[in-house]
Amino acid sequence: MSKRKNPCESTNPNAEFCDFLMELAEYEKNVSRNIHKYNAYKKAASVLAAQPKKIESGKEAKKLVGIGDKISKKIDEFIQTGKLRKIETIHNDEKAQAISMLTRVSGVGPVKAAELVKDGIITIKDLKNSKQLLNHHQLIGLKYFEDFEKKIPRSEIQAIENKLKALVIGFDSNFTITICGSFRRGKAESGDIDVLATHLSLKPEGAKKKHGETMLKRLVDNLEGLIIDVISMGDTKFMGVCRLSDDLPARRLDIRLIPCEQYHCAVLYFTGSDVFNKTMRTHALEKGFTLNEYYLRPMGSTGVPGEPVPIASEEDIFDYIEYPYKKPEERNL
DNA sequence: AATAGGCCCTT
DNA sequence: AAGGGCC
Repeated sequence: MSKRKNPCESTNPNAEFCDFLMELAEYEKNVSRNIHKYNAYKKAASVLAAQPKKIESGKEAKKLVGIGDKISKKIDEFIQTGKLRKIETIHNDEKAQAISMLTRVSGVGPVKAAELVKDGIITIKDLKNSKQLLNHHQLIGLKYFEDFEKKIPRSEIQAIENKLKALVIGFDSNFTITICGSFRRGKAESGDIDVLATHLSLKPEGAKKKHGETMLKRLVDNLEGLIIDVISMGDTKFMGVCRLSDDLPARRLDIRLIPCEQYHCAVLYFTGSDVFNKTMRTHALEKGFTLNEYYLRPMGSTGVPGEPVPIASEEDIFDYIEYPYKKPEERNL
């Protein structure tokens, strides 16, 4: 998922409300550093986005879960005046604008952005003249600032997948890779590329030891030509940058190395969507199972999870918990 | 009171 | 070890 996001389709009748709520959400997260207000605004935006009809008053909005006094008053103000004083104030606050801008750099969060602004850095151009203040991740984020905000067309990810598979299978046919995330759910475009990889010989204990460590490095080393920068490289997770060809933007690409026996649960988990995962986990609990990123386990009567159920395919997971199989394209909840 | 939790990096 | 940032 990319750093900038907008859960509200522009087609929805309450898009104007969602827009200002999302802007307030970003402000609370990046500038005020109030994560709870951020969550509250996001929740309000998403509940409005789910309404089939345009909300006509704050009073009407207030009936919805997640919209209380404050937000309903803002909706009234927006309906009556066509704007929000609070938003105007934020727009006129240069410091707030600078922090918002700087947090768009990958690796720069609210804390780092505030530091930079305190040092007098308010634009991306300023930042380019102060590279000594940035760590490796942030330098990469700055280098590809424009590219990383561009969506990736499905066709391009498809081509990257083909190339990835060819490269990987070419040097070790015991590797399997799957691109998950919104791409796997069939979306026309994605924010980044989320690759899961496993190797026939990879056991759970091995993943974080030398075995996995060398294995992920070996995998990445063999992707030469595709990978153009490394953000971070751990035992189980690689974060980096790839470019399919010179005429295309650089893209964010992550690779996670998963032990064989956890692969299907991981693919399910990283395919999402978030809401779908939550629904599925809740259903699993009702059927007496606990499902996470790694395993499906039966819940004992004592509330202690039992031994992981052996899983041979994604469908197996659905079968065990008696949940009708949903193709990835049907998981866009 | 408020959706997780883990991985990786830096200090 | 703790904090920041990301997914």
